[in-house]
Amino acid sequence: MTIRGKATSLDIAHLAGVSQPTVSRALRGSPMVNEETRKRILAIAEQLNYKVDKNASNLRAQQTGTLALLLFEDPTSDESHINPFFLPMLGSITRACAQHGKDLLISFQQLSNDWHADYADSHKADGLILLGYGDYLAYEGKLSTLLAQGTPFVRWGAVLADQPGLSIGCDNVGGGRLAGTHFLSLGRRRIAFIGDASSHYPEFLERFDGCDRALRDAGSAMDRALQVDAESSEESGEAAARELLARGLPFDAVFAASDLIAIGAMRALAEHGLRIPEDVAVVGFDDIPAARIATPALTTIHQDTTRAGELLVAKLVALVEGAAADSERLPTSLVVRRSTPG
Amino acid sequence: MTIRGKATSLDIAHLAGVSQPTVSRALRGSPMVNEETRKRILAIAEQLNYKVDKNASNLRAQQTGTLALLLFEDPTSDESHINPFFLPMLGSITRACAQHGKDLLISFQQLSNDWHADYADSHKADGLILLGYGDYLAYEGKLSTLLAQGTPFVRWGAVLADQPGLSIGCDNVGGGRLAGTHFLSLGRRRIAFIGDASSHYPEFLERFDGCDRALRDAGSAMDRALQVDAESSEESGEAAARELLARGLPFDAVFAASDLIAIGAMRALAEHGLRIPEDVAVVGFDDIPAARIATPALTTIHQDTTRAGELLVAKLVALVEGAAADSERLPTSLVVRRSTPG
DNA sequence: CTGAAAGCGCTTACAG
DNA sequence: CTGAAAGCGCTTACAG
Repeated sequence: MTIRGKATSLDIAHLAGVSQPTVSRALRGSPMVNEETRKRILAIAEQLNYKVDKNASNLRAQQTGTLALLLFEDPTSDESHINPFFLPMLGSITRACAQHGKDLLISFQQLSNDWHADYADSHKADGLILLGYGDYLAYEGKLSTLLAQGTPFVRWGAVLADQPGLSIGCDNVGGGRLAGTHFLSLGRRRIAFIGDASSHYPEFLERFDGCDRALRDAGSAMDRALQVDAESSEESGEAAARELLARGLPFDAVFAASDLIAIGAMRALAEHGLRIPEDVAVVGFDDIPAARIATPALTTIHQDTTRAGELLVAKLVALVEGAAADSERLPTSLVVRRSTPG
Repeated sequence: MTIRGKATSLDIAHLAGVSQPTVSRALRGSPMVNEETRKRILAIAEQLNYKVDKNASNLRAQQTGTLALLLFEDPTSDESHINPFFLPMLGSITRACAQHGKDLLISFQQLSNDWHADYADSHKADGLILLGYGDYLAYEGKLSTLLAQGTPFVRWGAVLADQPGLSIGCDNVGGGRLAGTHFLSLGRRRIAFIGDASSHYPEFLERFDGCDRALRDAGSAMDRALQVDAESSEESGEAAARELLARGLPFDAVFAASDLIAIGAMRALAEHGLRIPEDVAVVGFDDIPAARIATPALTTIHQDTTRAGELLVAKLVALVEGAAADSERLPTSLVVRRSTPG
């Protein structure tokens, strides 16, 4: 019972008067150990505060029991600009990992780095969870590489056809539709879209398309002249809104591709003397905590981050175990606040 | 050059025509390997996309190369309520770990759980980083246990005398002083404090004391009748502000123990018909992103979370390597926004 | 500068 | 139901 120089399964074996493999079996819950023996072994293990050496068991079993979470940062800044949208998802993921008995390695990466090689290859993790915004086209190639080398992974993002690997994402088209329908119900039809609505940012594109479909169902359509590129940050949203205003085209609503963009855009609109929601109704996407705090409080499309985290982990665990798993879209919902009238 | 069944150091040894230990030495940068030989080995390793098996090397070297981050959640809710203050710190910590060549395991814990046993004992991590708010007195005993069992750890929080282990925290007293001095410069002397200013929450208590000292230097003092307990959440801040208002005592300023508390409190004050900052000046603490977004934008005490993360990792690495390391207080700064006049 | 040998603490066929 | 044996892929004295 040495305090330092931790106890090993051999120590327990000696104390219990059995062989070391029997201790291993008992601890792992193998059915081929006598119940009496098991109890004796468990008692001794508890008393010695024994914990299985992960390095040894993983080495022997040729697996890690660990998942790796790669969170992509905005490479344009040296400060940490993790999208706050991912914070509750991070919480959900860690909780789900604990429930599955997996450890979670976390790493913040630049999209440009050689991250796809590091983890699985060094036997640190059995599989990868990929989170973060970024140019999808720059990203797709790496996903294919992961797939080719047989590394299990799941990612959060747009669920597209013919996509390498498995994706969990929200129903962006449906969310865009909710926004469009809401605008229509308010009598707004000149809807500006702030966000990069191209195949570089498929989530944003889907949100744009969803809104467009809602308008088309009502005999209208989105006007590309009212679309301005922006990435998901307040600064980018603010700058894009200024550009929109500079175009001098009339609009009575703004659909922002994310809440951060919306918050920045509202600042620019207010500075320009426009009243929200009287002159311009604004809807965001994500429902981050700041959406409630913004002035006016932001109407937005809510995503179920808790469910997202659970699914990401569950699907990855399935993949690691060699089971089948499919991509999945999560439903969204409209949260009405003060940035739209009514 | 098999794609599956990853390359081992023995594979490289065969290809390079040397023994396996020589490969190991070359890869680890040992000075006792011929330069030519090393280059040859490195080239082959690169070509095979070889990565050292962490489980094997850690098992053999009896260390993990991994640090564990335990983030304590608010146990009162089932939702994930990680304080947003910790998000940039998380970014900084992961980056610092990468620089030190350490992996980072992350886990969200309840303060009540048996977390102090799990990590180090199972050889998953060489040391622990402890983050999160919570009742310090409920926590101190576990720190002593960690210390007694020789587990290296660092925590973020108040730096107190006679404290078990090593703490990194901001200069809360100095931060409180900045707030107090700012209020005085605005002619405000009836300063309410929202936050649990007791030894259960030493950080909050230090902030209260700092503000009090600034007032005392000016011949005034904080009034305990204007102090209301609150934990770090908007809801708690809002409820506490209502209680303060219900007391019916006059006050012309609120010092909130955290930004979340301040944001909740401002909501309650505004609903009560008080104008911020004309009737009540409000100062928060932390400088979370939401402080800028709040209406009015929140004057607050900024903490250097980037430096905090770097220090936490650097000190823990020192501890793990058996070096000496001391607790440290980081300076704070006042960020003036619209919630205080001028 | 290099190699042969041992061993880190487990898990898992293989026998009984 | 249990044990003796092998081996996961490294690192590190020990010799030379």
